[in-house]
Amino acid sequence: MAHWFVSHGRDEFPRWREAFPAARLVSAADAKLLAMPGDAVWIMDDTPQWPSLAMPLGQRGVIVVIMSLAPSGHDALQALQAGARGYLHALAKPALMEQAALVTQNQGIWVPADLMGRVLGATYQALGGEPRLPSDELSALTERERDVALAVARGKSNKEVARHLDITERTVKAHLGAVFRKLGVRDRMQLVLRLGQHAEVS
Amino acid sequence: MAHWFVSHGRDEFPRWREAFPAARLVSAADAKLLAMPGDAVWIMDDTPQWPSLAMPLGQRGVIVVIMSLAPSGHDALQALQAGARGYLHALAKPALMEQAALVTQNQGIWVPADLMGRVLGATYQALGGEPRLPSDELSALTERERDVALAVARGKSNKEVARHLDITERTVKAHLGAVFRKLGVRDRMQLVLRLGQHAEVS
DNA sequence: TCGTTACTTGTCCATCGGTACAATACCCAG
DNA sequence: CTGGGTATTGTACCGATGGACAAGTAACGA
Repeated sequence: MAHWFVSHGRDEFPRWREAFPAARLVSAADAKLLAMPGDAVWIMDDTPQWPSLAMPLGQRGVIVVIMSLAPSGHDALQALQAGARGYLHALAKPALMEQAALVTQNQGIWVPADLMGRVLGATYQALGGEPRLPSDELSALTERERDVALAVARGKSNKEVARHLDITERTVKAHLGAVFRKLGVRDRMQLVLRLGQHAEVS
Repeated sequence: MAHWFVSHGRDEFPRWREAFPAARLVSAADAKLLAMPGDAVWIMDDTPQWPSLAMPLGQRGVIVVIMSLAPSGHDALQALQAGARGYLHALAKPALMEQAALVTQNQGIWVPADLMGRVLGATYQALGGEPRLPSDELSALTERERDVALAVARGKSNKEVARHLDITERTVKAHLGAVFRKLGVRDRMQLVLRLGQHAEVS
């Protein structure tokens, strides 16, 4: 199985060579001619009309991976839609690139974990899935935990919440810890992002 | 790495045993207790509230794969959105299940190729490709400060932002301090409350 | 009565987050 | 050339945060 790299710029990407010493850097036109089914073609997203290059390759059974210096959820979705099986940062560690190669060669899809959530969330909701109602989230909490969660979601510090609810800061932490556990978030930032639009209550 | 199977029905799934002889069939409750990060939990979609089971497991680093006797694009998206890393037919060939295991263990996503194409094709159009312009708030920031601000607004920690932008945590703090000063906010909580809706950009 | 749940508070500690004191380097306009 | 803006990194300090480990009270149902 051969590896081909397509990049518009003249930039050198030593990580590519490190991960795949036998790979060749080719033009977009050459990639179309040279890549055989089962081969892997790594395309930098600075390549003009890269979706138009990825699509026919993907349909021919070529494994296409799009690489970007500035990955975004939108581009990841576009890449997958264009037939790419992977999307990752152009400066990813060689070990990560090899992992992506392994995954894509086995019919898997490789997308950075942080992009996954947003891509899928947007996709799922676009298809009419439940937008994950905050009220559902909150129903799992006790009344006191809900008070604390909503206050924190409005940007209050533990100390401020404690004053507002007339309890000690330690108790706020206790409730907050329960909230984190029940909602499966790791800190108050994640909580704000999940309950963000629900921050209108006093 | 251990394999766990969760199924509501009493059905036997000989393919499971064939692909993973050392695997154990457990209840949903036991799966929560027994599965460790790195383990794989295979959940039949006849399990009541399987998304609620998949979500905490996935967040704990457990590899979750949803299996169905009647796969659909909608369910596949719901599975992935719930934190599952794979979705496949319950009667898939053992070789295919092993392939799915390999892919998911390497941070990949495994979804039947035909489902992926249909689902993504439909959604990309529904989402429409809008590049999302920089807002008024962000126009006062330098490019680097914007990168940091948007990453933080997505809930990233300073350490994560540093890794993402390939700079030290100290530099992240420097940029973030400038962001706070320019936008007139006190901390990252206020920042996420102000930029919350712009958390889509990379 | 006993077990469970919710609510409350305590101490200790590791880590994170934000700031104040810097410094070095690059680029660009004047 | 020189100053200003940007990007980068360093050390040090300290408050904020979150978890570990406990424990007390009150209410409610079996």
